[in-house]
Amino acid sequence: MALKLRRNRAPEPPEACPLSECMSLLGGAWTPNIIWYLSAGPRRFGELRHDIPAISAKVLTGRLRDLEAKGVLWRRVMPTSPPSVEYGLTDLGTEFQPAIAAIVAIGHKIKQRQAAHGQSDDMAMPAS
Amino acid sequence: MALKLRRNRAPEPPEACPLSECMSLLGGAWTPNIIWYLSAGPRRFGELRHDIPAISAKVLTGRLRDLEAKGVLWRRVMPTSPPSVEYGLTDLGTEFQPAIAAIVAIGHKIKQRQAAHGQSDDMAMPAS
DNA sequence: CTGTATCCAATAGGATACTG
DNA sequence: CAGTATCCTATTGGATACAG
Repeated sequence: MALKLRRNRAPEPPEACPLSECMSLLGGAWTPNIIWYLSAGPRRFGELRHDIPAISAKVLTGRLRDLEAKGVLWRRVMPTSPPSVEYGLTDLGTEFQPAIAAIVAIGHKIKQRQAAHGQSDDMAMPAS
Repeated sequence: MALKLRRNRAPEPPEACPLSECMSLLGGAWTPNIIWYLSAGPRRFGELRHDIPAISAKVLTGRLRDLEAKGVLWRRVMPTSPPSVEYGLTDLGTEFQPAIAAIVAIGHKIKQRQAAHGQSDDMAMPAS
């Protein structure tokens, strides 16, 4: 009686939140996209720029360097006449694919809901 | 085909990148944590603040309002003498759990690798 | 207890120009 | 082609104070 149902306690806490740690890995807004486009195999810098037109060279370079430093992807310089560089997922990088696939799946569902419900009850107002 | 293997073309592109859309949903650094802590059931504002001490009231409120507007969670005001508010995942919100679980799993693996390989080449952090 | 408002610092990210 | 450097703006997030 002293303690009625204490609604519910914290779920198994993510022990010191590896969540936050991992999120810092794909913290960049474009990071998941980069990993996604590398999931089918190595790609060159220019190809990635073409894959993700909205990303700037600076940001792409930054994310690439960052992910390389964290062991998510590797960087290989091809000694060709016009220098070309290839990036690819490491073993660790491939680990992200399930998570990204899950995120993509959610994105699809959200789109479906928005298309189905229309935007009658939410997001219709440019909050001022 | 005269053109040798064109390394590989873009993988099935995330059609206009729902990835980015979804990432904008959990764009906030704390969003995954909030969803995580709500995954076991509804919780009150103060409980969430206690769950995630590093988050400020402003940010928590902001993420909460944002997720509510997007239909990820619901907000229920309890008409008690000291006003209390409960938040819980909606059906849509529960969809995020697999993705977050996958992210948490990666976080664990990264930690293991850091502990196993030591800090020989990167991230030289004395774990303990 | 549950927020909200204001101020402020840090950072991400875009545009452009330039180099190897 | 593959970056790098610089500048600039927008956004995020924290601290504090205050309100219902």
